[in-house]
Amino acid sequence: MVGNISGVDADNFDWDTEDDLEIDNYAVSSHSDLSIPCREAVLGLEEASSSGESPSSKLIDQFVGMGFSREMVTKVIEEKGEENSNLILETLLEYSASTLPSSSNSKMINHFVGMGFPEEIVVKVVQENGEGNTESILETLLTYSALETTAPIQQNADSDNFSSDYQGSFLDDFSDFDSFSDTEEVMSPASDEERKLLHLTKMGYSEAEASVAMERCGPDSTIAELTDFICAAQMAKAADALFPLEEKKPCGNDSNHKKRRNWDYDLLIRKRKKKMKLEKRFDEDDEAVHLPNPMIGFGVPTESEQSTRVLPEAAVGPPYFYYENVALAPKGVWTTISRFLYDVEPEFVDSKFFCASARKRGYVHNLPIENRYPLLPFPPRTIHEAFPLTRKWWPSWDMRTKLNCLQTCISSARLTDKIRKALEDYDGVPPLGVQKYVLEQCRKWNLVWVGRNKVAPLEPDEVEMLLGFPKNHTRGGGISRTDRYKSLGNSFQVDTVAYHFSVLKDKSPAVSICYLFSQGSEVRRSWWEQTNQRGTLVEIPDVQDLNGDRLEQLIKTYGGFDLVVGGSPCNNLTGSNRYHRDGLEGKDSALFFDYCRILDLVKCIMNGTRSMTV
DNA sequence: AAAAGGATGAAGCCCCGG
DNA sequence: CCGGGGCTTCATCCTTTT
Repeated sequence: MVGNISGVDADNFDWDTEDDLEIDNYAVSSHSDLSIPCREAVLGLEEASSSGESPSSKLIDQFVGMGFSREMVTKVIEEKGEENSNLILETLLEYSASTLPSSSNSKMINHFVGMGFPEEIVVKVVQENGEGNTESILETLLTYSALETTAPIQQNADSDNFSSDYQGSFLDDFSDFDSFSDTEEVMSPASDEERKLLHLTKMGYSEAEASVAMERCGPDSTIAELTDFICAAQMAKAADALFPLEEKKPCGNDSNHKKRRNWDYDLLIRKRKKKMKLEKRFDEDDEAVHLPNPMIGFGVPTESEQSTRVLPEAAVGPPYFYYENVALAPKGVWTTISRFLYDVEPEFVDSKFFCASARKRGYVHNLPIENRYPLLPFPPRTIHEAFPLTRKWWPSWDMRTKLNCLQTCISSARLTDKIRKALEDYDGVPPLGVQKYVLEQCRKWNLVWVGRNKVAPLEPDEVEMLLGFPKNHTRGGGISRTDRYKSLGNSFQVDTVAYHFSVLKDKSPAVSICYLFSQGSEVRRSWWEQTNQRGTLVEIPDVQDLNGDRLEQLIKTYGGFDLVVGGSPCNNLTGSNRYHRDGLEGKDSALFFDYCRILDLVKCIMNGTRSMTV
């Protein structure tokens, strides 16, 4: 079925965790192991079901969705043909940059307004600098905005407001600190502050920047606030540096330091935009992210309604990005995630609309949402369809039709025994109290009926099937049963993600597929080899090493990343965690900020090399 | 040494009745 | 409006067994 490699030119990388986290993080990292084939499945199937409708209208919609005028898109497609969407995109970008004169002038202005600059200033600066020269416009705008506000102070004020919800929970979280790898000695830092400091430096900020930020933001500040602060400070500095009217080259090829600066520079613009949005929003209302009911996101195959959306301008690719995590995270988490990902509204989807088990997840992505289509054949949608043999033993008072979320652990044999004993005393229907107990346990542990009065947890291959993976998919690496459950519990639901990715089918012709893993374990490698994965495997032992230089090199080697997929560890967010449900600042889940960092870098580098348009 | 088992709530949502 | 009950949740720590 997966006969072709052609399809999407996509890259998937994983920033999950460092490599010394042993089992816990092994699980986390395998999450992305499993996400790989899911994408392949997408590719294979897309190929199969692509012939139905007129490609050009779909193609046109795609580009119109990206913000180009229908007229221009149609024209370019006529000129260049439909096959090479990269070429089309390039041409469109070229046109929109060069045909600025009259009509697209406003587009240009919108572009900068979207970055957070006041409209009147943008208009003025554009006039002064000439429309062709985006770079000098940007510089001038930055200079202006640096004059007009003192970012750090303002930032300080904000962070106080924004974070009041959080502060309590992180104060005494020194806990164990073994997650940060070998570069530092294994000793635990003495305080929470040191921990944050270390984290920030690991993210690539200098120690000086980090400690200043800590000082200014106070000891209770969160990583999110600190990075915001540093960005604001860097921005002010960058603008300062521009004062003596020094020209800055896009991606200077001299010193690393210079390059780095330049990326930060671009990044600052975005952060600033976020900040301004936040301010604007502040007096409107608290805008808590609410989960939709039913949880169908922007649509699922079974509900035929098509929704549309307009992405914030800063969110429009390239590259595409796709971030995933648990929907039921502590308060404020999704607000923060959204804020850090260009204010894109999360798409909350429960995979029970795709398969026989629930999986409530939030996805923040900038993929088009029009003309999605499901992976075929449809997987079983009910427990009975998925496990026909259980029907014989399924009692009438167990009304479940869907399983709950597949987790990383299963119940023990003793529990099923206990349940059997509880039921054996009654011939027909047990009393309500017993029913209630049994059902409670069945829901909690996702038990199914495998015999008279006998329930059992799902087998690993059954979980694989529910999640949309081929049978024995997790067997390749020769891992233990426990670890198979763990890996699967951390995985995507294939049909759900495939549905979202289906819009990429027509995007571009076959190119190399490059996988980046941030954790090079033996298991991963052997899994990779034994399951005949295609594409290039690039392993990066520590995600923190994936800095701008490394990324630039990779982008040069592989011709760019079209898609940045990931889901940071959820263990500090999920309700299952009894001990360290610390939110986004938790020691594992905070790697979310590395995703943002990497995405920012990819975006900056790619757009830098493609001449500042977008 | 490695794998499996057992015990361990709380947060946040929805819903309903008062 | 409000409070209580029902429901779900990509888990962790420690002990026991293999």
